[in-house]
Amino acid sequence: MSKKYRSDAMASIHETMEALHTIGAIDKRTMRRFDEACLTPVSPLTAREIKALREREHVSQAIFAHYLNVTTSLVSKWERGEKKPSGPALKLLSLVEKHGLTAVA
Amino acid sequence: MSKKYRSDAMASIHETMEALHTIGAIDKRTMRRFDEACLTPVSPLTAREIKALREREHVSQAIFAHYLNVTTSLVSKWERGEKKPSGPALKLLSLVEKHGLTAVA
DNA sequence: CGAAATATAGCACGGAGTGCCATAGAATAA
DNA sequence: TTATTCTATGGCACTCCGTGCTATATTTCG
Repeated sequence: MSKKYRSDAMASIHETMEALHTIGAIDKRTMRRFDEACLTPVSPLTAREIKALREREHVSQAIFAHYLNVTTSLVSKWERGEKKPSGPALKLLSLVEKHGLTAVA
Repeated sequence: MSKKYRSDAMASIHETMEALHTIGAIDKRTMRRFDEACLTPVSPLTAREIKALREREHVSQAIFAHYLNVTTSLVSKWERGEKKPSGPALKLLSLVEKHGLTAVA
């Protein structure tokens, strides 16, 4: 019950805000600031954190890579610090970290 | 009710599969193939599809970019075909396309 | 009207991500 | 046991994604 409250609330609030805006009840500026405030913060992840994250989900590098639509070798490089995820990749990892692997299924 | 059936089912099935595997009831191979079959397919998006997708969500390029953790200019380039999203970025866009913007919030 | 948001544009640049192949250890099957 | 598959690491070359900055034109709003 309370497990899905977060995303459900988000969705309904978002719809409400949108309706308020189309009606003209609220500002476009307010709308924008609301949107920016609602995002899950994206914090940079260390190599070890990525590996721990994957092992928390009990999947191999290959499957993990599949979920994120990247190659297996890249996941290996992430976990060894040879490459650092950035931009979209970091966002995906943050999603997995906060909502689990099924959030990106 | 039926609106969230998809993700809920996914989550519970995934947990069930995991439990079955740890107990030893099912194969590791079977587990892997199941995982691969469960992913939302990632299809390449054209420039116009990306723009239509963003407008469907009623957000500006800036906010859209914020959601995906990329820069505003990149979104502009996507929509004009100057650059093509690939790998993690494409996965994120597919998520938005299929589950809405709140899925990546 | 003026001010802020929005979208387009161009350019240089670092490095993320890809692809392929090879290796080696661990797990599973026959 | 042997054989086969999965697993993770490693290297190397290469493409071009994504960033950062700036400038401009248009639109939208107070």
